[in-house]
Amino acid sequence: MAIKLLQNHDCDLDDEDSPRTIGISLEWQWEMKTYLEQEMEPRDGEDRRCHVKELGTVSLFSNSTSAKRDIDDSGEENRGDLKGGARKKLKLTKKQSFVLEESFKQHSTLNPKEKQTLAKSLNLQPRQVEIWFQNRRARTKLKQNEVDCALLKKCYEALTSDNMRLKREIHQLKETKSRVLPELLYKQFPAAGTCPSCDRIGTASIDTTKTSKTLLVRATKSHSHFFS
DNA sequence: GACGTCAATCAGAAAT
DNA sequence: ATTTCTGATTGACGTC
Repeated sequence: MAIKLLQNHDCDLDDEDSPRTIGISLEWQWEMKTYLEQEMEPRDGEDRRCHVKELGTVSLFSNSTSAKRDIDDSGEENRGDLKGGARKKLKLTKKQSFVLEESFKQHSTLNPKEKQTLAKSLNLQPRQVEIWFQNRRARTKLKQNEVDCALLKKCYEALTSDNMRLKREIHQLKETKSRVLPELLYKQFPAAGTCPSCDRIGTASIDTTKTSKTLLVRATKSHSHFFS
């Protein structure tokens, strides 16, 4: 079956005249997909949406300027089926949706020729293909925004907790410093008495031994560090 | 000015 | 009955 499909559509895949070979090659992909699904999927438990009545092409109606563009595209005015004055909404077939999805994966926008080709291969109005792509782009963007928002929210939460942790750490360090530093200085200048810069500790006279001088120089040099 | 795209919105139909 | 999905409309804006 798969080989048969390939043989049937060989020429379509080589069709250079068709831009990006969207419509027809996707059509055979659809046939393959349908075939594989039939072979692989169990008969029961199908998605209920699959049983939607597939209306196929239901045309548009509108007085908008956009719709007038469509009239130009198709060469004729195409008004929707009316049911007691109510608009009958088009429901794309599974095949149409599949082909549109696949071509959207390739390119999220269509040039006029591609639009025409796709519309023709799907038996839709070019305007309907245009609208489908338009809506698809909008909804893709919306979903992407939701994903981005969720990601940003996670980043924000992580940064907030990090920030709190760092603040706690700073607070603890400050506490430790104010408690321990006087003791450290006193131990460094046991006989030096007063700290040369701030007069905080002791009152004893300076020891002139070499060791004490060295200590004093070292402490003085690093003093700004201690009290920064 | 024609045309294409987008954002906002409406509305029909299916799903829950 | 309400929610969700999705085709369709409208008006604004940018580009050529």
